[in-house]
Amino acid sequence: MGTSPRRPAGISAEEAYEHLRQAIHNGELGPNERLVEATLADRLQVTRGVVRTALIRLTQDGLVVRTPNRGAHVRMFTEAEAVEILQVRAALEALTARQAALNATDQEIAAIRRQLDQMTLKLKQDDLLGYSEGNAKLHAAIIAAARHGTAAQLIAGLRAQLVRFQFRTILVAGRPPKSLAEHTAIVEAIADRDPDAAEIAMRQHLTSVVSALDKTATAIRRRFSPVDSTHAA
Amino acid sequence: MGTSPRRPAGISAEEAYEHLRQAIHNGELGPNERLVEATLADRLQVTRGVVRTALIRLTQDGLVVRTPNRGAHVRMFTEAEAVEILQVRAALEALTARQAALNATDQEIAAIRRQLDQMTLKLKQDDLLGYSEGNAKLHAAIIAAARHGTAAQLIAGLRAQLVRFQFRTILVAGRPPKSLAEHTAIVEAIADRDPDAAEIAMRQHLTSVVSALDKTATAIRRRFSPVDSTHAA
DNA sequence: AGCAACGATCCTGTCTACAAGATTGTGCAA
DNA sequence: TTGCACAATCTTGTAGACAGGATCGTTGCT
Repeated sequence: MGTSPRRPAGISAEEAYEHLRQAIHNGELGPNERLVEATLADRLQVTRGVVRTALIRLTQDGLVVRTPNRGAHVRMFTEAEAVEILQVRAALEALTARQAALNATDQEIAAIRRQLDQMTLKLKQDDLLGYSEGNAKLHAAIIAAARHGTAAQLIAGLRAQLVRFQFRTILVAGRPPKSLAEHTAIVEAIADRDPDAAEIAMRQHLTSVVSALDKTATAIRRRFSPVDSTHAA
Repeated sequence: MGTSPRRPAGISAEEAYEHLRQAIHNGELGPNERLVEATLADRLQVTRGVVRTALIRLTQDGLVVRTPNRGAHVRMFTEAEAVEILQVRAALEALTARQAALNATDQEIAAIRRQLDQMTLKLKQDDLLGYSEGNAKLHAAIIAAARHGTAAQLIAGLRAQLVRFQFRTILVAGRPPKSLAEHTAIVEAIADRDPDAAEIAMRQHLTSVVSALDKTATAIRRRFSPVDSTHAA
């Protein structure tokens, strides 16, 4: 069934969607690049209808812009929009922190703590990339513990939109220790099952991230583009 | 062009999408109702492809669920999901209140104030429906003043999902005066250009709405369904 | 030489037909 | 009577073709 003669080299509709999504994420399809249905269909070895469907979904995801009778292109984010997205993420993650404090099981709290320990270790080893990865995992663990499907889904969507904007705020001078302290506060609040404190701590943390981001904004604007990391701090 | 012979009674793709959206909203298409492409195409006087496209969009909007090879049906929300959606809305509207305090022009603030006065008047006249409408307008005005496209878009999406769940919390005993006081606090904070106060006030307001909702939950559960209002308080 | 109208080309939007998958009902056997 | 297998039907998914709109280059006129 895997590579039956019926499908010479083609892929399914879902695969096509994922493929395009990935292509946008990793920059294979750059911002503002035109997305001609026939061309993509040819490249992915699917029919135009499949590509069309995928583009409609991606439009609804906010990754693609379609103008009637004039085709689709990869959405370009302004810096202002990137800030907006981060602000919304901050609001939503604050909610998940609160919910995590309310709903997390002991096992989940243990897992969160372990993740924080990992980050501490990485920082001690001056492994900033590792730290950044740990950071992403910690946030993911908190979101999972929150058991809040709606918030999780929206956050995932926002993350997806921002992938090409993922800056390593961790590289800002003096940021790592501060970041660790903020994360510690969040984890402690959740472990204490104190929703208010958890929410406030997460809020402070993400506000701090935004301002760190502002500091790097000019640097980014300068050599426009290319930070392709998948991790934010 | 209006009713050209080319389109005997058919409607465009966008219209079909809007039509289905409305049909779900006003209950014409009930929760869990099966959405057979051919049937809908026949009813709307469009081809199946158009319906198909609309269903894909509605799926991404969260109004419809599609299972591969097995068709689409109207999404059913559990009570828990409704609460989740309201929680997220609360977080996002708190953000817009903050942004409104920061970004609103004098004219926008005047408009917001005017809206609040309207609500006060309606309440004095015991016009609860009018009050509820005014409430919706006030929130809309605040969102507009916030100039935060990302948040506005997500809130709109969440509102759309919840339409069939829009309860008239305003009907809860003793709620109207409290609601008005909360709104007044929000408006004052925005007018004072105090973002923290605005955010807190909005947060408190929506928390209060959620708890009012909880009180009506049993009543709703009892005679399952039918509140078709478009306004929440 | 500059500008406007026209025409060719490219691309999207829509339609019809066909193939594959899922469900339901029926008949046969235990 | 109950359970299973098979067949008919219904529905989705895909393919290919066509028509309409947009863009761009060319030609003719001023």
